[in-house]
Amino acid sequence: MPELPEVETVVRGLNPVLCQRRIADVEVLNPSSIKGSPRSPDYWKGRRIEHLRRWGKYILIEGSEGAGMAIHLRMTGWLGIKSKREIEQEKDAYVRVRFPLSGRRSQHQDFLLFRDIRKFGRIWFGSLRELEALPSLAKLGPDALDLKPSVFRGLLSDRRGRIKSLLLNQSILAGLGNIYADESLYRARIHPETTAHRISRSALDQLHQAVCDTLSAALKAGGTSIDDYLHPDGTPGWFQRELKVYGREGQPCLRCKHAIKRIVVGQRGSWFCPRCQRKRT
DNA sequence: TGGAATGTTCGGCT
DNA sequence: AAGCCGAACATTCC
Repeated sequence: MPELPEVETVVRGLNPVLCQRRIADVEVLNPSSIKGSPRSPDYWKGRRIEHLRRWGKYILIEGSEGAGMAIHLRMTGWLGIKSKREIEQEKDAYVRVRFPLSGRRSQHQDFLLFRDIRKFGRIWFGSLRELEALPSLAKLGPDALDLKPSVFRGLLSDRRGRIKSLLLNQSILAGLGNIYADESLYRARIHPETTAHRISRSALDQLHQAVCDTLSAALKAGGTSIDDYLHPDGTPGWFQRELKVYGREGQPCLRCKHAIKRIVVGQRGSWFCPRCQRKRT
């Protein structure tokens, strides 16, 4: 499930290969994948890609003359490049949008592909200005990757919600998903149901450090490949080997050997160590 | 065999 | 306003 480290890995992987390439056409195979787009896909026909960057869990493709394309992979989205020959050899029913590329990189026709099994992913076309005004993008909180401790504390210290739910709220903090929220709370020894404003200043600082450490370790490993996520070149990330609690229900805590527990917090499966992560009284 | 679980965001509700 | 919950989807698992 692409969260910040996975999306960042995708952007870093695609930037060198897509820069200065031209999008010859946009073929929408599943119309719901572009629902809510400010402009028609044709807006991008013939435009050149200047740069890719990440905004929370969104991928932003910047093109010539202020053109933009925002992509959210949601759960099963994948972005990558394939040659015409590869596409013809392995028919793939899950490709939702195809971008035939033109421009000097290779002699053979190739395609940027948006693949998405569960059809939750979305692409929005429009000027950068129009994309920035989309509610979901405009509401995004500060990026979880580079945040000063004082800013992090300010986002959470007066909130009455449960810390796990707040960490997942993209308008508070952009980038964390279910895996890294659980892993960060484990590192900081904080129970996922703890009410945020009851967490001490020093514990919030520890949580901030845990978020930074978890994200940078995951980024270094190329993200977590569970179920569907793969890099643009088809290779998996490796962080699933380093997960301490996520998906480990019943297995011993790596710190204290107590069995990892699974509960539901805000409708999300949440894994934690009941011994290391005591609920504060 | 079919119902639950999986995760992200949005819209509607309180 | 802040926070909670169901819906959108396809596939896997028990």
